[in-house]
Amino acid sequence: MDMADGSAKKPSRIQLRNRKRIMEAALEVFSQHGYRGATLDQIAEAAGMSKPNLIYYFDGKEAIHVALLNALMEEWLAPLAEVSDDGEPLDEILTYIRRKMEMSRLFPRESRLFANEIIQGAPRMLPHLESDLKPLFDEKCALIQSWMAAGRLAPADPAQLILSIWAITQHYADFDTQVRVLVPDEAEGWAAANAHVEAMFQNLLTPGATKS
Amino acid sequence: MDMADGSAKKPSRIQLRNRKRIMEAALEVFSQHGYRGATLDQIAEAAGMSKPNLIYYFDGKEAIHVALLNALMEEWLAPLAEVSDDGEPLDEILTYIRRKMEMSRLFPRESRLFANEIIQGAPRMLPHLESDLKPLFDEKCALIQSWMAAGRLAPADPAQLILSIWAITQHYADFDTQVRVLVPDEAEGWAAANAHVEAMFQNLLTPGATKS
DNA sequence: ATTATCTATAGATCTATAGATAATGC
DNA sequence: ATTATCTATAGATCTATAGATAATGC
Repeated sequence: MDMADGSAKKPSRIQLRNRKRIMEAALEVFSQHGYRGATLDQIAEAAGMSKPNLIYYFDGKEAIHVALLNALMEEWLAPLAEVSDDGEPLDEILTYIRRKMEMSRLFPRESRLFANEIIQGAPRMLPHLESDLKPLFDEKCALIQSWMAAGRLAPADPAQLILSIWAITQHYADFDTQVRVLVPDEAEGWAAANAHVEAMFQNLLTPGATKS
Repeated sequence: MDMADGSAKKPSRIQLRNRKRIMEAALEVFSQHGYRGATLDQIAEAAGMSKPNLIYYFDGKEAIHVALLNALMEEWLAPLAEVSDDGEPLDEILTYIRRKMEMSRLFPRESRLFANEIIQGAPRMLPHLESDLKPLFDEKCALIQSWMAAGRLAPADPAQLILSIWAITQHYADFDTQVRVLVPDEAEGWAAANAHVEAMFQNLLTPGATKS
């Protein structure tokens, strides 16, 4: 079936639609149960098709999971990629933080998909962390470092700064179950969370005399 | 075998030792693979005993997991329970933060065990969150609130403060795989992490004029 | 006598495939 | 003719139990 040059045939519209349907179902199931806890039965049910049909479109369970991680990685990192030298440093960072909070609120499944994968040692994603995430991370660390060196941000460790932004913002998605037990009112919770997180980093990064 | 009053027989020394051995093995395996990803085979191998022998000591896989969560819950929350009105508020909080960082460094398996459980919706721990964690959380929120009202800490949302402490400190254990990719030098990484986390919260909570 | 441990295996669950049938596109 | 879908099931994996044997404690 493959062409002589090794490229596969162009997928049909049905191919694309069904692959999409499977990925959406897989996101739902994998993000909730983790790779091992998810079954093809659950994914098939969520996608509204038979189990063998999943495997008609993907090579197997692992292939679905890998495809999902790959497809979501880029859009997951988009907000960080957009942090640039164009704007005011503090604005750039705070905009990034607001986006990350929004993503936790609107796309908790994506957050948990990655969280499950990484907590268990990133068995299917480690190469991507090295090849995709690391360069982006280093690039933004350098940018932030240059801002700090220029006195446009209060000094801090850029790497630790980014890690702490991820930690806090993604916590609201990943540990949602716990957050809801402790802060029951959802709407109020998000407003308080947004305000707290913004204030914390604004406080840390605003140039000027330290308190006390 | 049970006594008339319903209490079980006192467990023998071997009972205690083997239950301990199984729990240690289970911590290793469950924390790495999650509940569903862990198998009795792996736990048996890690404990150095046969599979049926596990089930001689526990009612089954789920019973081991539940026992583990219950046994670790209390010591996991101990540092928060020790935050008290005895000391200087900022010291109390910073001491708590240092302990949490230390626990992430020394006991990452415990952190990941709970993280796996909560990310997947706390199916076996939700009652505990309501009955054990919530009251403690509310109590400490009230204490922190009183400190802020007295002007001994800068004002903030106490609930969000605790959540953000958990988020950041536990991130270093739960997402260790990712952190190591991005900040390869381990010793340096921990030193930088400790310094950053302390500075961030000290900055946020020190009473006095805000920056800028 | 009771407690602890093992081998063998039943029974359930899960991934993946075989093979037949239906739908779609030249 | 090719693509898409289904039922049935093979084969692997996993939890749990049966039943026999060894070790321990009165």
